[in-house]
This record gives sequence, C-alpha cells and structure tokens, in this order.
Amino acid sequence: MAHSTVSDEDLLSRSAEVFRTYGFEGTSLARLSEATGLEKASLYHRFPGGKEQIALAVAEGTHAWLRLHVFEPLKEPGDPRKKLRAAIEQLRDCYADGTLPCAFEVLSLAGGSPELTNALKDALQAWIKAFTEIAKESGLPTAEARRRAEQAIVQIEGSLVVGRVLGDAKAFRRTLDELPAILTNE
Amino acid sequence: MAHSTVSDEDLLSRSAEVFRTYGFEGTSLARLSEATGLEKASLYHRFPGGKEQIALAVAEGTHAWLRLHVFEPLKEPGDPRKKLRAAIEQLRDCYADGTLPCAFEVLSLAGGSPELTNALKDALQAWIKAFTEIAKESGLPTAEARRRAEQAIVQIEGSLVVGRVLGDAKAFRRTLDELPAILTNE
DNA sequence: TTTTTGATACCGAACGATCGGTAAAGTTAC
DNA sequence: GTAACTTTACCGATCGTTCGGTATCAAAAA
Repeated sequence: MAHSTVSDEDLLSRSAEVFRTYGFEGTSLARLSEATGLEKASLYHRFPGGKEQIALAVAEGTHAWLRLHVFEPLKEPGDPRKKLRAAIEQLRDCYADGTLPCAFEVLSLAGGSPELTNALKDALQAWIKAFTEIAKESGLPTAEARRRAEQAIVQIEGSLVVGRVLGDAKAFRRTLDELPAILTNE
Repeated sequence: MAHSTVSDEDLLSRSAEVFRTYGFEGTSLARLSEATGLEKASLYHRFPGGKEQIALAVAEGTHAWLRLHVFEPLKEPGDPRKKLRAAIEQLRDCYADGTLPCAFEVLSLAGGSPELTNALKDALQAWIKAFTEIAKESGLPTAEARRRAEQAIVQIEGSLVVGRVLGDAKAFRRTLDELPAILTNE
C-alpha cells in the first residue's frame, strides 16, 4: 500500500461532517476536497462513484458507528439503565451536544439515490430495534417497547431540528435527559 | 412562448413546495421556474433579491399561514380541546399527512442568510407561544405548558424526519393523535 | 370609440462561476 | 519496475444572475 495522505476513517468522518452541515445538495466536491485535504480527482480515486458514493459511504459509516458505539454495547450483559446511560453519552458526542445535524435527516431529503435511501432506512430501523430491545430488557412489553423506541428517536431528531432553528441546544439536552424515562419502565 | 401569470399566493405556495422538497441548496431557479410557470428572469422581476429573497418570502409566508390557520384560531374564545382538534387538522394538511418536509427544517440548514435564520426563529417561537397559550388555557401551569408546547413541536418535527427516512407517515399521524394529550391536562 | 402612451410584467439569451466528473501525467512506496 | 495514489488540467452542464427587449393593460389623448 502506497502513500495514502488521509486514512479511510478520517476521510469518511470529515466527509460526514460536511454532509451533515450542508446537506446532500449543499455539499460540493470542492467543499469535500477542502475538508479532507484531497483534490477532487483524488476523491474520485477513493470513491469512483463520486458524490453519491461518498454520501452512501457516509450513511453506511454512520450505521457502523452506531452499531459499534450504541447498538452493540446495549446488547452486552449488564444493567439496562447503566448501558443506556453510556449509550446516551455516545449520542451526545455524535451530535456534538446538539449542534450537528443528523445524517439521517440531511441525507434523506430529495436528491439521493435509491441505494442511499435504503441504507438510511436500514440504519434507522436497526436503531429502532436496538432501542426496542433495551426497553424490553428493562421490563416493557414488546409493543410498548417498540413504541417507546420510536418515540425516543423521534424526540432526538425533533429536538435537533428545533434546536437548530432556535439556535439553542437546550431541547436536545433535555431529550437526552428524558431518554432513560422513555426507554425504561417509569 | 406566451406570457404566463401567477398570483402572489400561488407563486409563494408553489415555491414553498419546491424548497420544502429539495431544501435550500437543492432548489434551483430552474426548478422554481418549472414549478411556478414563470421564466427565471420573471422570478427576478417579482423577487429582485433572487433565490435568497424567495426563500425568505417562503419563511415569512409559512409564518403567515400558521398565524392564519393555527395561531389565531387557537386564540379565539371556545373550548380549548375543540380548537386544538381543528388546528391539528390544519397541520395535517400543511404537512400533506406527513409526506412533505417542514420549511423550518429544510431552510434552517447551513446556507441561508442571517435574515432567513431570524425569520425562521421568529416563526418557530410564535408557534411555541401559541401552543403554550392553549396548554395554559386548558389548565396547565405556565412552565409546564411551555414544556409541553416545545415537546409537541419537537415531536412533529421528529416524526416528519423519521417518517421520511422510513417512508412511512405512521409516526407523524400518531404524533398528531397524541397532540391533545400532550397539550392539555391529561 | 379609437389611438397613444407609459408603466408593469414577462421572456430569451447570455454572463461568469461553479457544478460533478474525467484523462493523463506526476509522485511515492514497495 | 510496478502498483497505489495524488495532482494538474480540463470537460460539458448547470448554477444564480443580468440585461435588452417584448407583451399586456389601464388611463390619457384624440
């Protein structure tokens, strides 16, 4: 392997930040080039499919990140409430304490390929499933657990939007504070 | 090519649909031209400030629509629960039963002018205020009413995002169903 | 009533800039 | 040398925007 200026992980995480900040249509190869330090043509060497492939990789990378830092830890043996508290801190980081939009949101606006749409849907469904499982583990019946899981994610996404418009991450922080009550038996 | 004319209201509502569907960056003058029936140059006659001015007009138009169909009716004398039910049906229409993104969401992504950002913030604050007042009217203390108002809007925005990703408006419909319980004393 | 006129609204064509994308040459590591 | 990788240079298309000119219509002038 010869001379790779920037690692795959860095390349992907920096691209993700650009996409999440400017949206799919607002993300230009020039911006990606600036953010990653790679020339446009170099991006095409890494991602022959161009912008669409980068967006898809960002979506899959987001899924992988969630799997590693949220889904899997929630599955490990241990106190559900304790695991949930750890997962919440991971989410706080992921969204930069409510200041960075969600990839699911910005990449799901019209303009993306069907592949991208599917990747986002898969990842979000996996998220719902992970939250459903932890809610069941803490004693809630299946149907109710599922309802609460969706409710939790709805509230995360919504508070990110509201917080962005109001220029105040208070709503997001409150949502994170309420997550344990939503996902475990109150 | 024959002359084409369109009323200010139509012009604005069609532009709003384009912006809400494709986002600020994804909305091109070509798309606006196609959606409104006016040539690009004609759009500049109506909006000398170009795309930014159209987006600002869409934001202010959204605020005006909400004021007329939601905020003001909620202020009129009458049973709070009844007024709320009517407002909910207006919101269902506004979001095309959960299939059309929210203008606050798509216009608040990076790229808009400070003026636009302010207009969105003002409109959302007015929405929160209107929901707070109706919650107070139905017997909730001020602080709790405000909390519930924000919660209601967070849930609307979040369910729109989740529904868009999952390709299923179920979450949005459920949110509307839950709104009375959120905004009035359960 | 008919004609003239001026303001308003609209359009076709073009601007420079930037878009996503490509080909080929140059550089680095093995 | 060769393969992996990056870069310079470039492409056609589209971006937001501008401008000269045309259509429309109401009011004034005939």
